[in-house]
Amino acid sequence: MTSARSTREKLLDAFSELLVAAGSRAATLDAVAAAAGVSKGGLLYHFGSKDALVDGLVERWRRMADDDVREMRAAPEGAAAYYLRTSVVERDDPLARTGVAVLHLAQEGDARAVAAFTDATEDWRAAIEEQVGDRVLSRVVQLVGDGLWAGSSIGVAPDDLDDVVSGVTRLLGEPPRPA
Amino acid sequence: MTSARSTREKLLDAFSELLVAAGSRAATLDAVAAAAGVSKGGLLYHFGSKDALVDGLVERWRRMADDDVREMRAAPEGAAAYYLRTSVVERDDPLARTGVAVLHLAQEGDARAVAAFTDATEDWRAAIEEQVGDRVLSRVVQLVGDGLWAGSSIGVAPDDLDDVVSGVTRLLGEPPRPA
DNA sequence: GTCTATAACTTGATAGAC
DNA sequence: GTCTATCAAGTTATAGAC
Repeated sequence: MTSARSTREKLLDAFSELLVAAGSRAATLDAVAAAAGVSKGGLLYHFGSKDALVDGLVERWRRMADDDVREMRAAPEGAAAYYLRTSVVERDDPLARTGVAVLHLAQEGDARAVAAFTDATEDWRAAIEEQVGDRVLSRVVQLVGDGLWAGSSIGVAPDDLDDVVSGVTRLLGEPPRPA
Repeated sequence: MTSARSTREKLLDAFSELLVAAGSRAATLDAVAAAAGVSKGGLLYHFGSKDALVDGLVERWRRMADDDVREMRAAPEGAAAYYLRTSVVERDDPLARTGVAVLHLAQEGDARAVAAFTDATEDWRAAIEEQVGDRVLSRVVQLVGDGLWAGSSIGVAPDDLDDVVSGVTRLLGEPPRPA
């Protein structure tokens, strides 16, 4: 631990920030090292290759996502509202930021990133289903969140998040009766 | 027109396919030219720089999106269901594929791509609102579509699209009464 | 309109000093 | 643990032949 661990974390932070802000073409070893305040040699001591850096980020995101599922289940507002609210990426939200970074890797075809997404998506959905009691409804809620989150990934912040959350909550609260 | 126009289109097709399949790091001039079956020199005759290639793709997507808004308004199943169904990217769907390609550019911070998205998103939403009659509901429907589409961008095809579409349609059909 | 050759620069990675 | 060379490969772009 101590400073070794700290530098590793700083490097992963810099990597994810660069991925989110400017895409993977901009997230070079040079740029990551500079943003973390170390030299390229320093970076390569902690992560022996760019692939190892990707591994480190995906693994960190898996841990964060697991923690988030637990927080979601305990959220007073309910798992659905919690998911929707945390789908809008705030500047200083490490989970959502890291998630967008991993999304970039998944979109490039990185199999580890795609697998991490598939796993986390199912865990989140199951937590929502526990609240709303229906599989398809849990999917719809999650997809609304994913839509918000996709917008965040290009820097478009919704100006009507509260309306959307209460709109969805209202739809859930008064389920349609069978015909 | 004739072969000049055809080569331009082939180059834009190759560019968007590479962006979608492997990300912008893989969409090099070399790779685009090879995929289109011309040399790099041939590419650079039609598009004088990589920036011009991006311009060409974004402009083409704007035209495709405009056409799609018209089709959406005329769709027998309704604008909402049309939007949801076409949000799942099929292999041979040029609009959705080009959209994911432009998404990649927007995520990298390309201002033209972000602006094209902002404009198209508002046009699509307005068309949905014309059907469902409520602004927030139109947003919710659109966000579900965007969520589906974000999944497609990492190659995750939903196995329950019909359930989701009919689930959303049912929610719309029986709007909650004011308390 | 399309090609090859080449120039100028960037990127990922290694070696070895401190 | 961190740094400064250094290198081979890849990237964008230009020049000029056909």
